[in-house]
Order: sequence, then C-alpha cells, then structure tokens
Amino acid sequence: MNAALKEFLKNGFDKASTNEMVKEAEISKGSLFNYFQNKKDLYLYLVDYAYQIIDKVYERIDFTERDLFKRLGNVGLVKLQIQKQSPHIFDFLTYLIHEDSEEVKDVIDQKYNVVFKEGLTKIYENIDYSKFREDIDVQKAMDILTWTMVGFGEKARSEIKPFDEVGEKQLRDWESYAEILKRSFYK
Amino acid sequence: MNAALKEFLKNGFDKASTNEMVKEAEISKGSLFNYFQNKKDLYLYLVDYAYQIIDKVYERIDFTERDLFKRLGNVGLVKLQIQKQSPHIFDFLTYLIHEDSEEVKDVIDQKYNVVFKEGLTKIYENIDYSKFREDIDVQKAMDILTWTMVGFGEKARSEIKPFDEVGEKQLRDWESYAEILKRSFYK
DNA sequence: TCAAAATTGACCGCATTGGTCAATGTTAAT
DNA sequence: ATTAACATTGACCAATGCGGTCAATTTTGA
Repeated sequence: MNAALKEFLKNGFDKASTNEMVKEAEISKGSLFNYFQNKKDLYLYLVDYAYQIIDKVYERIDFTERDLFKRLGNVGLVKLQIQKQSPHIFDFLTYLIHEDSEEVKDVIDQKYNVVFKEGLTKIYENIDYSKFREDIDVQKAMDILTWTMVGFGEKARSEIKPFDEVGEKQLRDWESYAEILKRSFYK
Repeated sequence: MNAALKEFLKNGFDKASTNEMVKEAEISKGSLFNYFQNKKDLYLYLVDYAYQIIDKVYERIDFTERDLFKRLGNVGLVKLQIQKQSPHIFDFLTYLIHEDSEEVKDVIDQKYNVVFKEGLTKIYENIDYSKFREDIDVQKAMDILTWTMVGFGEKARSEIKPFDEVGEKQLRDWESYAEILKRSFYK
C-alpha cells in the first residue's frame, strides 16, 4: 500500500510503474494483480482510502475548542499522528489535485471538492473571532497563519525520528510560534 | 528551453522524455539533437543556465537596504520579474536538490551548495537586527517570515496574468503583510 | 543562384510497460 | 497423511515509448 502510494505520488497515474511497486513492496507481480484487477483498480482503491483518512482527521478534531490557534494546533497534531502510520497520505492528497490523467481525473474530482472544501470550512467553524484586533485584515492574518502552519508542519515532520512519540513536544513548539503571531493578531 | 525545464522538473532526469519536450516546444526531434549531443548535454546546459539565473537575482538586489522586510520584498520582486521570462526556473532549482539520478547528481552537487548556501547568507547580510524586540525568538520569527514569504510568493505568482506589469501592486501587497508581522517582530 | 545551415520525421534497437498464467508453496481442516 | 482451497511466484507476452540517427527537405542570406 505504502509502496503504491509512494509510486503514484512520485510519477502520477500514467507513469507510475507497477513493476516499481512490487519491487519496493517485495512482493511478486502476480500477487499484486491477484488482489487488484488492474492498475486503475489499485489506484481507485488508494484514492478512496486517502479520502477515508481525511474523514478520520475530522473525527478526531476537538471542535469545542474555540481558540483559533489551539484548534489549528490540534489539527496539526492529528495530522502528524496519522503521518506516522501512513507517511505519504497527505502528500498523496495534495498531489491528487494536480493529477490530470484522462483515465482517472473524473473520479478524483467527484469527491475531492466535497471532502476538502467542506472539511476546510469545518475547521474554521465556530472559532472565536472576537479575540482578533479590529484593525487587522483578518484574511491576511489567516493567510500568514496558514502559511506558517504549512511551514511548521513540514519542519515538524522532518524532525520526527522513527519510534518517536508524536505529541507533547510538537504541540509546545507550535505554541511558541503561535505566541508570536498572537501578539499581532489578538487584542 | 522552457519545455525542457518543465519536463525535467516534472519527471526528473531519468524519466523526462525528449519526445515530450519537442512536442511541447513544437520543434522536431532532429532539431533538438542538432543543438545538443544527447539528453544529458541538454540537462547540464539547463542546470548551468539555472545557476546563472540565481546569480542574476543577487546582482539585482539592493544590499544597501538594511530593513529586513524591505530587503525581502526586494528579493521577492526580483524573483517575480525573472519568473515572468522563465516561469519554471525557481521550481527547477528547488527540484534539483531532490534529483538523485546517478547520471547527473554529482554535477548538481558540485555547484549547488556554493550557489545556494552562500547566496542565502548574503540575503540576510547587513540587516539591521536592532529593530527587533529583545524578547522575541529571532530564529522563530525568521521561520515565520520565510514561510510567509514562500506562501506570498506563490500567491503572487498565481495572480499574475499574461502581459501584466510585475511590480508596484505586488510590492504594496507584500508591505501590508509585512506590516502585520512587524507589529509583533519590531520594537 | 547556390552552398551552407537549419529543420524535419520516419526509423532503429532496446528497455519497460501493464497484465497473464501454469507451476509451485502454504495453510488448515479432516 | 491427505486433500483441497488459497496465496504467491516470475518467466513470458504484445504493445508502447525510449534516446538517438540520418537522408531528405526547407530556409537562409550573400
């Protein structure tokens, strides 16, 4: 599974090689095609699997937390934890947007907007925006916050070593970044 | 040139197809191989070209500007202007780090660290750090700033339409983001 | 007018592709 | 120990795409 994700992620649907997958996964070609009728089948299974993971993220988010920074810290933490089991899953999801192979793009599009756009609004739902200064451009503040989140997420991911517990350390680290931004965002 | 950059960027050296390049560039295969002996020749030419572009960026930066935000705004602007002529050049440069084809990786490594690491320190040279609050973690502030720069750069790039003049608008836009960050970074 | 330069695309041998399938190995219940 | 269902293997196939060639054609400029 991980081998296939990795290969599709790296090369896209058309150029991804089933030969590479079985080599990486150390199984035989016949075994792969015993469980999946063809390459497309395998791909669609993985897309579906990836969408399910996203749902799992939403399930584990604490939506009662109304502070934006804590909410986002929570989201990031859940993502990191999932990435431990399935290292390529979120990269795969972001790659999916750019996939434009005629053979699969329609199937991706069907669910993509639902899963993503809906989810993204859910993440920012019920946030206590009254904490923000009145004179700040909220959209721009949110941009900065998003970009910082992305950057921090990548940094955190690269710092995780095998067998590490994901959690406390990253959360405290994030909070120190959040603190800096709060100083200009919040009243 | 752009077609080749795009193809190498997308597929890496090994998997990049010269057929795709000539199709995209609307020239014949024979013409391509008239100017370059082989695929590797073309690749090395492009790598060299890309490194030259980087040098051009450094040449056009105003190193007398000591305010960090203005300096970075300047850097971003120069990058945007170059991206107008050569849309894939910076993506190509960042991809170069990850290229690990046996046939070319040694040639990349030779110059990479020199051009990049040296350049990066140059960008942050002679900055007036006394403007920063004493109680701020400068490293973390710089992280946020870098991530914001990257995010803003992508946003700005995607908003540029063909025939647009690159300049004033983006710079003013950047300044409004910078203003927000200054509020927590500066005294 | 004509030689030099530029451009073309059919063509080549070869590697890799997605997929098949008869043979073999493994499992667990009898 | 026997058996039958299931899992796994990798040599093999036709098809495709690869990097690269080159004789033939077109374009160029003096």
